[in-house]
Amino acid sequence: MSTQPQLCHSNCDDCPIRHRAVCAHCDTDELEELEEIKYYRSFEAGQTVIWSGDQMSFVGSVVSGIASLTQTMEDGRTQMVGLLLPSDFVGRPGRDGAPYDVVATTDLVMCCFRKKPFEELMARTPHIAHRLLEMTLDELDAAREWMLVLGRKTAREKIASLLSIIARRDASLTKRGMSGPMVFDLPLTREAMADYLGLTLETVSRQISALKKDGVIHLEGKRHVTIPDMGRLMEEAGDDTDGGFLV
Amino acid sequence: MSTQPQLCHSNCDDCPIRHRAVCAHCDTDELEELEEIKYYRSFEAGQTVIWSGDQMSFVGSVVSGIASLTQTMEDGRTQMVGLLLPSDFVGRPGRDGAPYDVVATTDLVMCCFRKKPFEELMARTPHIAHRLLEMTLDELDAAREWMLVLGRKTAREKIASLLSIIARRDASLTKRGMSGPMVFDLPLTREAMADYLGLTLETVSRQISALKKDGVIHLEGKRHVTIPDMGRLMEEAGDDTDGGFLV
DNA sequence: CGTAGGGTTGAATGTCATCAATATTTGTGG
DNA sequence: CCACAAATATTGATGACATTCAACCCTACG
Repeated sequence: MSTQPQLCHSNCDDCPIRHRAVCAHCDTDELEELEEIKYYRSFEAGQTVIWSGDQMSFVGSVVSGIASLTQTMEDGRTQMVGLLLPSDFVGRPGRDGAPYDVVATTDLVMCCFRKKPFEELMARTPHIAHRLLEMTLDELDAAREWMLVLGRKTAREKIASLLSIIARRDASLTKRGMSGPMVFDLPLTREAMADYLGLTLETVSRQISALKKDGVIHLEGKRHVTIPDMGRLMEEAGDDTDGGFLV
Repeated sequence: MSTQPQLCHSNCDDCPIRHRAVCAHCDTDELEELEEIKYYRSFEAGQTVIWSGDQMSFVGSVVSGIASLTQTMEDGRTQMVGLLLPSDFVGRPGRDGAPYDVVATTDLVMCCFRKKPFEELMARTPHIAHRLLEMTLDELDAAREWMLVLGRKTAREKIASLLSIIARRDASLTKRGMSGPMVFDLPLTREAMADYLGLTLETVSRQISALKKDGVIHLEGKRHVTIPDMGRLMEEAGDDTDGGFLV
């Protein structure tokens, strides 16, 4: 429960997300300006970063760990509407209130910028504005991909889709390729997966068991996943087996 | 079937979407530059504007009518992932292929800009880049709103949500307020609604009949809708009854 | 050792999809 | 202007798939 803003002063030079985050296109001058308004914050798994409706005093990038955006109806039904992995951006320059809850799904480190100065910096730094547009368009694509998953896929296909996305994003971060078996840890509880996929946690559990029984995935413990054949998984997800690999 | 690019030369000054489209913040100089690379195109209801995967030679704004973005799986399941109303932007500067089918849902007029020159113009015109970011963030919000609808709402709530959105966007265009009964024409077939909501057209039809029987909406013919009590509709949609009106 | 949080599995229920028949509207040519 | 076909919409009967409710398991941890 206690907020532990365990500050750490690391440098942009050896930042693990330097080449993918909002600051990707920045030159050294611009980075220096950013350094002046930036600070790091850490959150423990389960902590809420921002409550829906709150004023936001900062924007920033996920450095490590995973955060999720969720929407909740009055009766408690909740839907995850965004999964923020390292390098993803949090916050919307030019807007005040936060439209969704932002929750640390795992332990989380963020690189935050004070909002006002960041907005001013953005106004005179096309590199940043441009990169942000690029990233927002990517997020929009991802959101639309999920609309297909939510609207038209079966429970089994939904699970396969989620696994395939996590596997791919993990591969692109760790720079392991996508040939041969893929191995990773699920960063989400069954409940979080259910919230992402518009299912109940029981259905998630059943479908994971089914995929395991059918040899599409292997499990060690509850979280450690091996995918022997990525093509097979993508078939199960109902995705085009061709193409896709160029992401 | 025949493409009728019925060209019309209208001026930005009396453009109905002038104040809401990408060009909203442009000054007269910038508008002049835009005029040079712009042209109008018309599409009949049902025509495909762009096929998923095609190269896009233009970007542009919807001037009148409605277009939809759809995704289709190999087995034919389709999901609408965007509903483009007047002033909405089509295309993604900086990207080549179109990621979705763009289809004219009604007769449609678009204000198109040749893509390359538009990108160049954008690079040196912060007003445009800024407005585009703003609009993309709005679209992202809308997409996330729909993820909640698709993932967690019942068939009845889905229909109510769609009606409430159309009613509100219609009100904001025609500048009628939202007090008193709202009247509008459904711009979508039952099938298009089904594709938007992740339902079958039979379910759409049944739920519309049910809402009518329960007095939540009135129908004249199949398309002409009256909503006697907007608050009631929003309750049916599962939305917060407060707030929302400030959109 | 006992509890709590996360996970699995079973049986019953319900919502929505599917298949099918019928109505209504729209457009076309005679 | 009417007749006919095609597209759009409604309604019913049936069944599949996911939810709900419930019991139980596992592992980490005080």
